[in-house]
Amino acid sequence: MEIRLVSGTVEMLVMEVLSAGASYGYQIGQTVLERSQSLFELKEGSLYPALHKLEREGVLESYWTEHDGRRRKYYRLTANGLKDLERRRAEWQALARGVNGVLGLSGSAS
Amino acid sequence: MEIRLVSGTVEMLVMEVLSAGASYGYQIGQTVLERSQSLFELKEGSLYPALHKLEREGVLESYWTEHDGRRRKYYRLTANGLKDLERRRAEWQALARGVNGVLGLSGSAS
DNA sequence: CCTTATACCTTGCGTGAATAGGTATACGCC
DNA sequence: GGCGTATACCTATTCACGCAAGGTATAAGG
Repeated sequence: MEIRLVSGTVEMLVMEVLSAGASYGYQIGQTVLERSQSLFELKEGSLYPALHKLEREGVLESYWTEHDGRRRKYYRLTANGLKDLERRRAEWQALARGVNGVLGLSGSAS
Repeated sequence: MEIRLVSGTVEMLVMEVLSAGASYGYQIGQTVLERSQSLFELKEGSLYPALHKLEREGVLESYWTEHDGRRRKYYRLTANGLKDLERRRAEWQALARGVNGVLGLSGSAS
């Protein structure tokens, strides 16, 4: 089952991964794949635009490093970003609760 | 918190409501509001286009009635629609599980 | 030199949610 | 009879977003 992500989740997932510590694009994608137990994948076409947007909005900040001759662009959450993440988590949970309420799923399945 | 629905959920919610029995547009909206405990609202601008699309696709069929001098367009799921609903529920649950996995929420919160 | 993996990236497209506004009818109140 | 609210159906347009497709760059192994 190749699940397409839904609007608004890409940014939240990125921010969530970064709340555990700075990371770089490629690795963020890997982390999301792992933590979702391969249920979905953060595609590059969504990932990099999201990183750039969040940086523009002051939610993330970045810096370049070099590792084994390759460039790596690390990102980390700003203080604003942490707050924003809390808001998005709450919003996701409320949405999920509402959707599950309509579907007749509660507390358990999901 | 005025929650915006995410892509793909409108149709699923509509189909879910209809899986319990035929209903008409306005009432479907009310049912979603109730069952989501007012966490969100199915806006008409999303609801009616979704009903029409699902009908075009053979997922729903409709018929008109009149009640107290007003027209009511009832919809019901087709056999195909029931199958499609099962697929969408599974997809939603997998998405939610994956997202919650990344967020570090499991079985409980959501 | 080729292939694969790791790394970053961008444009254009398709899709979907919802705003804003529309028509129509019933009912209660003034 | 007119006004306001609720019930009922509806649509054009806008905006936002996910991602396919394709790009550049470097390392490692065969």
